[in-house]
Amino acid sequence: MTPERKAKAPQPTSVELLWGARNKPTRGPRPGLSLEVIAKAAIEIADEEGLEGLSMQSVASRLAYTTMSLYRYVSGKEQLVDVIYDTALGLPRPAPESGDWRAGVHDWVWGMLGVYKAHPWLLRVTTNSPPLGPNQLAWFEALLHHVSGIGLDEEEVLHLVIFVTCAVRDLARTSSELAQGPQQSGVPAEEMAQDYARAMQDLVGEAHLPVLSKMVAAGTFEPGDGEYNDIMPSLEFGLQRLLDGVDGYVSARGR
Amino acid sequence: MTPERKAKAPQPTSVELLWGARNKPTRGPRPGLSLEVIAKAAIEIADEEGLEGLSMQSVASRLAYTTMSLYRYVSGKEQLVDVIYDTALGLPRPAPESGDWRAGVHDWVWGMLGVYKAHPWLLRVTTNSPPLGPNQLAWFEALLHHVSGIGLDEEEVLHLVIFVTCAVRDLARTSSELAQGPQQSGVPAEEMAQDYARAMQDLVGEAHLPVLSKMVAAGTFEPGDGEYNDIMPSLEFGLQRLLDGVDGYVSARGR
DNA sequence: TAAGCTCGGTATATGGGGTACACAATTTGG
DNA sequence: CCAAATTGTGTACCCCATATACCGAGCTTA
Repeated sequence: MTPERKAKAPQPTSVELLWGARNKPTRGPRPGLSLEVIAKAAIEIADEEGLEGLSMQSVASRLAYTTMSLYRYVSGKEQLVDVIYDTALGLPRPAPESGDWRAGVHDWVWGMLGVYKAHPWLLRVTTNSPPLGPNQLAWFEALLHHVSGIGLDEEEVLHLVIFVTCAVRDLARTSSELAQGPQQSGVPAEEMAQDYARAMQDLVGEAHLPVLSKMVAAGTFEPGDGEYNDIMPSLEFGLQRLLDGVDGYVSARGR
Repeated sequence: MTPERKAKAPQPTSVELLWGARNKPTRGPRPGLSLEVIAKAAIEIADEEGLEGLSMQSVASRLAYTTMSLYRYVSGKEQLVDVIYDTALGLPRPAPESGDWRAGVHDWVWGMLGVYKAHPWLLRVTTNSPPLGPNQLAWFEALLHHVSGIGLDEEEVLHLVIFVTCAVRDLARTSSELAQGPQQSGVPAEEMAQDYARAMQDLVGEAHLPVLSKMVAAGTFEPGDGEYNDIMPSLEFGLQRLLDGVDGYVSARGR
């Protein structure tokens, strides 16, 4: 009764696309494009101009095709973003297997930061799809690998991995956000940092923010190396304390 | 020489708007709108329909005004988002002052989560402006208050606060993301979680992800309470370990 | 009180983006 | 060789953000 006509092969989901579940037809003209080529172009654009510069049109025109041609490979922009998200992540470099799990985690974190630095737009993507891309899972696996077998039970391992992943991501996001702001307004970064400190000083002075005021007065907010790494020490500190805590937790239990 | 004509009062920045630095003119007709009213309407829309539903037109039409009228109060959509971001944050509820700093931090975190739960779109906003809104600073201050005076020096306090803030934010984001996905496709949440577990199983089986496979097989990814809190235990665990680590750090130094 | 300046709100228009739809062209299975 | 399947194109629609010119209200000041 339901008029399902030809069943028409429902659009593959992002996950299916990423895992290569495309059915290769044999009729019709040879495809001039491919998901890979499209993704590559899209990533280049996002790298160069950020997510705002990424449009179906910009991708198509970089490939010298029509905008609509992309829709033969991707169900829409959202799916394209899903695809380039996982693609740009790439695979983590294989673990050094040092025997020191803390070093392993540290290494993973810096690898992750490297990816985010290479593709800052990753941090601006807000997707609705669960993390099931192959590369996303590979990164997940890599971190799991480092912290499994150190004395946590499986649930705790998972918790730790999720926590670290999230912390790194948002630290990186914040860092890149602070770095992005000045850049696009054409103001030199150094000056911007000074402005920030000054603004903070003004605002804090006039409100009831005692602790903050003291810190501002003490110069804790003075600009650091000017580059965009001002937040990395926070990551370093937080991560070390976290791992300290895990260390203590497992040795207290393992007694 | 520079033709600066009338100087024309350059648009106030988002920060200026938020701190009430509006110059009240005395000429002209009485304003029918205000920043507050506009922000309220915008927040309502974002709460109801998410950020995608938020447009200058939707806000204006909710207020029964023209789209362009909003531009008398706000320089553009970006600034509007800046404003509602800080506004929706609201002020943290005053600290219980229990003397237990860990409890204080815990409290703060749950307060933050409450705000994110009330306005999930906060987690999707990608802004370019530094965190200088009054409410943002108030939350910052509140957390600073809890962890200052526990034996960390000022820089370390700042690092800890930044780290916690970021971790909470991205845990909440991930959680809300996982919750959002199914909701909009009309599929019941329970079923979606099952699908996720199953997809994971399929994908992991066919790849080289040993640790992950073992966890999947062991059922570590079985859906929990079905609601969206499946990630909260990770926050709880990570936060406790982090605070453990800080505890150890300060008592080791304080010797 | 009259002139003039400001400012709130409107109407209109422009450019851009995402995507539905129908068609032209191309290849291959029967 | 024809028919079906499939790629790429052209066109059109709708939504969005925003520039610009305008109208008219209401102070300010002469």
